Amino acid sequence: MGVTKTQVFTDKQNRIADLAKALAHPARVAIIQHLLKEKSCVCGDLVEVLPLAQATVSQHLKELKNIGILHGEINPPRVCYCINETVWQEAKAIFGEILEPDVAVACCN
Amino acid sequence: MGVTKTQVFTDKQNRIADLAKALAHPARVAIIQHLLKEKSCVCGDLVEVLPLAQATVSQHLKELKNIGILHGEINPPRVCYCINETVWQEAKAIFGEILEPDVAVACCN
DNA sequence: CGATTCAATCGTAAATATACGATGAGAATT
DNA sequence: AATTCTCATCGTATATTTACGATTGAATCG
Repeated sequence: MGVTKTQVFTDKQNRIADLAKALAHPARVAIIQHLLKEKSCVCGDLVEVLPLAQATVSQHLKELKNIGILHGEINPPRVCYCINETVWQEAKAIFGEILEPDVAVACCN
Repeated sequence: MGVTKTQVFTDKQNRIADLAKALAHPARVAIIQHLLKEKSCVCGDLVEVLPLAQATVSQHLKELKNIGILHGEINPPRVCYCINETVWQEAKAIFGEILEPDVAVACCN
């Protein structure tokens, strides 16, 4: 995208944005859903499950790793991906916190 | 970004991705937080609160409107923005659903 | 009516994202 | 040692994002 002036926002706002980015693409949503379902950490399977090229899947996995939601263990000749429980809890907490407030108050009155 | 082959994913996966995009930029996070705090629907204030140009803020507001999270009411000479309660509940439900499962199972064993 | 105010939109530059084919690295198998 | 398998990375084309200044549109105020 453009530049995103991260410096001018709080660490928390930036972290929320990063965690949201993990879910901000349907392919990454699909990856996460798959990993949640198959508790065992599949990986090459993802390429078969997703209608995307292997390079593209690998790229999405890399992003999710960078955000911290996933980590991969080399288990030759395969690589095992799984959800990072710590970061998963963080996401749960952070999204819960921001989504919690009710907006029942009518506005523009 | 690139193209995003939305056709090959489910409607739900695409909707999750769209709702996540609302939170996938710190400026939009800040906008939403501000609207949650000031239950009254401020608007021009956002430009003062955010360290961004008016055109940029307007652009983020447009995106949030497109996703459905916000709607604006013209109230000359100002425009009142507020969170769309229906979509807010949808976001709550959809994120709650995907984040709910525990990942306590160790992986790559 | 003219000036002012608020917000949307236009036009644009630069950075980033998405996707894919091709290639490379590492390990096991033949 | 050569082949095969799995996955990461490179290179690249294209689209989208982000950001801003400038302009426009609508409406109030003097």
